[in-house]
Amino acid sequence: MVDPRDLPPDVTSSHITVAADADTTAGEHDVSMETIVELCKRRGIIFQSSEIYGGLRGAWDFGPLGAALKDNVKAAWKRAMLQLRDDVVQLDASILMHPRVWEASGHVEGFTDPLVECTNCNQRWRGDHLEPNRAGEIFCPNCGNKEFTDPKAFNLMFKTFVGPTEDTSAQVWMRPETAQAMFVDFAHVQLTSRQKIPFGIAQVGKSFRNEITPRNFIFRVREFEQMEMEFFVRPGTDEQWHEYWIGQRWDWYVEHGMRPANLRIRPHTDDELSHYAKATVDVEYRFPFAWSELEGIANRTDFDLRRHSEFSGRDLSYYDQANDERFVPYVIEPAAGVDRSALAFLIDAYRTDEAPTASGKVERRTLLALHPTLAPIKVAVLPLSRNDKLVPTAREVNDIVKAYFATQYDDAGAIGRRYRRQDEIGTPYCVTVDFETVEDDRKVTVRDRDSMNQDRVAIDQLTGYLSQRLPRC
RNA sequence: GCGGACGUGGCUCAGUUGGUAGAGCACCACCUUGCCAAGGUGGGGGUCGCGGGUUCGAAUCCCGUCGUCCGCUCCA
Repeated sequence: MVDPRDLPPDVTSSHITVAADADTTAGEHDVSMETIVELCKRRGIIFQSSEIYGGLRGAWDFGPLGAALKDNVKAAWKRAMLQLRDDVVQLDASILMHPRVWEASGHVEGFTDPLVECTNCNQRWRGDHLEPNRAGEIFCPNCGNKEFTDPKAFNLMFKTFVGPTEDTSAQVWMRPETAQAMFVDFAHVQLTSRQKIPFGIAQVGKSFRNEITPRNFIFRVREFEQMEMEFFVRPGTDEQWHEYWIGQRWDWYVEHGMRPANLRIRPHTDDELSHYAKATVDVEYRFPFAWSELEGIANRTDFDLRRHSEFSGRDLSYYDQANDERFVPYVIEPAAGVDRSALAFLIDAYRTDEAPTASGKVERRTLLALHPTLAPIKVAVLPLSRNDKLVPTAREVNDIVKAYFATQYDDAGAIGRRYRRQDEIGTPYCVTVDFETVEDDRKVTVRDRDSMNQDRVAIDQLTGYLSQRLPRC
């Protein structure tokens, strides 16, 4: 008999697209990576780290708008994961953890790739992926040569040292995932938050992986931010919860404006499965370069809690008082990348359309149709021209609105140009102050980015008007 | 890390057989009663990724290095 309190609410997942096969070809795309990278650079959204020194591979900086976008992605995730739920609590753990954590997790071993190099063609291969023939000989798949260099261990974890001496006893790792803290702190958090299983612990934070090849702008980088949640469930209910979280996470992306046609989920094949997982599905986005992972939703079983029990000597089982039972919970883990989600939202929002002008001409415009929740700037305040009559009132309007929403005031150049600037960074609303505003009715023009609809709204009612249209977050 | 291509103002690029840097856009100021970029005038900004070498002289040739893109590998 399964206690219904252990099970997820009924959900239908029929709206989810499942990849038919492992093919990752993205096909035709309406925007290229070059265009996105160029836009990000030009607008100071995302650019290379340490640029004046020539840059550093796999490290990127988020400028004013990019930092805001990233904050908004994280805030939207936390709202869905924490604020709107009663069964998930937050954790903000240290990046540096006891080195034994990574032995228990399997990262010291499992994150090490043995690489060998063909002495003839210099191609590098994972030694454990080369298939020996009957005589036990290994051939280079590229040139057929049999000679290889000795395998070199390549650990994906960054190491550093605590304290003044750099000997091995002082060596620690930079965490390659945030998840382990949720397992290590499981008992403490469960007890003090008075949560009962099923419940989750969520964390947003930086992780570090010494990737062999950082690639595709901010898609694969060496320092990145994760949004992870470990949901602890009774063994035997794990598969239902796995299904449930797949649906929840799919819906989150769609609710924040991602087009379902550019999303799919793809179950991992057996040989792809991580050392800790019983089953994993990826939520993939159709990036211009390929279908690639935004988020992995894994059934980690009781692997982590058991291992940490073993290595630490602490009992990490859970006592279910209602049934007078003790068990080690299973874990369902949705683990999303902040940076690559932000990138996917940017790509998905990028479009050009044709906007009619007053003169009847049709002009192309570039816009980011970002969901308002994610837009770095919610409202732009624009006097029709830089003018002693208009500027004071426009400043006044900006002061009123900025108490509620992120605004940007701009009075430089032609009004049309300023509209285009805001379109390009995804600002959903532009508020324009004109001569009628100051001389006549104290009403401003509010222009909607997507519909190009314009409303005249009294300054007194402006924040109310905007509040109805901009979602809470 | 290995192989290939590439690296010029904020962005996109041009720079002929080596003679000491240009354009468009962007940006800033002023003008414009002006509502959806590419009006007017003026202006700031590059020792041509970085270091070294060859040369009377290099953005242009050579070496190294850093970075970007593609492949191997990896995954949030």
